[in-house]
Amino acid sequence: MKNKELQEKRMKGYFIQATKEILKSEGIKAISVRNIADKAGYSYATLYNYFKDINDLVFLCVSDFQAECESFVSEQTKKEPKGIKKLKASILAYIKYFIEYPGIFDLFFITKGGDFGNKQQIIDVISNSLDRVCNIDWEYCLKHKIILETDIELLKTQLRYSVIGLLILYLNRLTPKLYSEFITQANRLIDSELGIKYENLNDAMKDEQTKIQNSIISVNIG
Amino acid sequence: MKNKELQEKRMKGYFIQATKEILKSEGIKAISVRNIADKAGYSYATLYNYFKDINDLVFLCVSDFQAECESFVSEQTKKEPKGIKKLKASILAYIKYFIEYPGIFDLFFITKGGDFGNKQQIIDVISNSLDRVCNIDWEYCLKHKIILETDIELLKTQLRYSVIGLLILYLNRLTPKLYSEFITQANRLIDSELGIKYENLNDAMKDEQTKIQNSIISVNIG
DNA sequence: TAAATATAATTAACGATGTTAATATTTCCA
DNA sequence: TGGAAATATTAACATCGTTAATTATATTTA
Repeated sequence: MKNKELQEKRMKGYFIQATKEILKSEGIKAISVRNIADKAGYSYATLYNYFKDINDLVFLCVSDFQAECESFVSEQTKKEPKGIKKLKASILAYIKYFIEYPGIFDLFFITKGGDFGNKQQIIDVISNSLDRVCNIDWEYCLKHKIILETDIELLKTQLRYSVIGLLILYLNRLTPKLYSEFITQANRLIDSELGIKYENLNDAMKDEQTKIQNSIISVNIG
Repeated sequence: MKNKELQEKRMKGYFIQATKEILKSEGIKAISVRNIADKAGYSYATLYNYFKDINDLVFLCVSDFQAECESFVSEQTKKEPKGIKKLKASILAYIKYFIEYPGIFDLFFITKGGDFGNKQQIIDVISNSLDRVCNIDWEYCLKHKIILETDIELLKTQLRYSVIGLLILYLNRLTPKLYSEFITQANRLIDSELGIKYENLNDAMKDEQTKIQNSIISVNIG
């Protein structure tokens, strides 16, 4: 019985790995049972011995990608000084991750919830994706009273919405047309959102704010 | 020659009308050449005598829907007193339009730009969709110095991104789960964005702001 | 070890899809 | 009225997701 489980897990792994590769390189439009099975080295019908349907398979990848995204952001921002500056860098790195893998962005935010049976677990992962990526930063800012408890939920929500909107418009090739302009927009957006409650901030954050706004306000994430 | 043009225009009209009906009722996933042609009362191949392909047809609908959206918002907000309050009501009505016709939201923001050959005209319509809907309000606020010239572009941009992000997360059934909660979020979002530069506002807007914030901050758009 | 059984993998098939090529029909003018 | 031009339709092809039938493999039993 143990062998069987192991083998089944391995088989599933092959298909999941193949699906992830396709999602990353060619995007969700290139996903097909035959395509996945090809890459996994099996016939397309074999897939159905291990997965209910293609969506079941596709969305098993979500958690994996979220973890990968968190690692990516962590790696990209490890040199940043903790606080608002690192928070901003994390958000920019988060954006960069999806620019690098637009197929994963599609999977997270474009593909309809109904397509994967509205699984609550996956919905939660996606909904809180940015929050989790920035979790350390939020907690640090809270602990050191850089951001007030009363403001933090609104901040998180605003940033979540804005970042997704920004990415949607850029990735779907609507606007802006240039990458450089997009980065400028991203910076402006984050600065503005994080500055929302400027007049309510305590001294610690005012210091940070001043420093940020005096520097050239464009952090290169390229 | 004149007859021919007229007839061609009529034929195109039949297909466009059919496409619009399907987009509104069943959404873009229900779009197919056979489906459209059925509704138009012709064979599916006839469609190709008048349109290059199915995307060409689908995206001819964009401008029509934008105009319709503008009318909808105008109608919904005609009783509101001009200024910030009407601006907010317009944004909420804009949101309501897409809640009512999620298929049109898909068409505007989800469907990839590449799918309709990156036509700049259509890209512009979509990119500036919210701005145009609120155009009268922005101009009024500017004229009466309720919003400063220096802030207006940032405000527009922020709102554009936030509103799209909000709608994406809700329409794809991720979060929030309840419509009432969604409306609360929408209100909070708009209030927060429009209050961004509170400390920079002149008296006219401070008055408006105070009034808004003293009232229950939830405008029912249902 | 050989036969019987259970399991896993594959091919065949169905109803869709978008699009093109080959036909059939209608329209219009000499 | 005949024939040319325009227009509409059916046939066909290569895709797609999914299921059923079939074959190959592995496991168990005699």
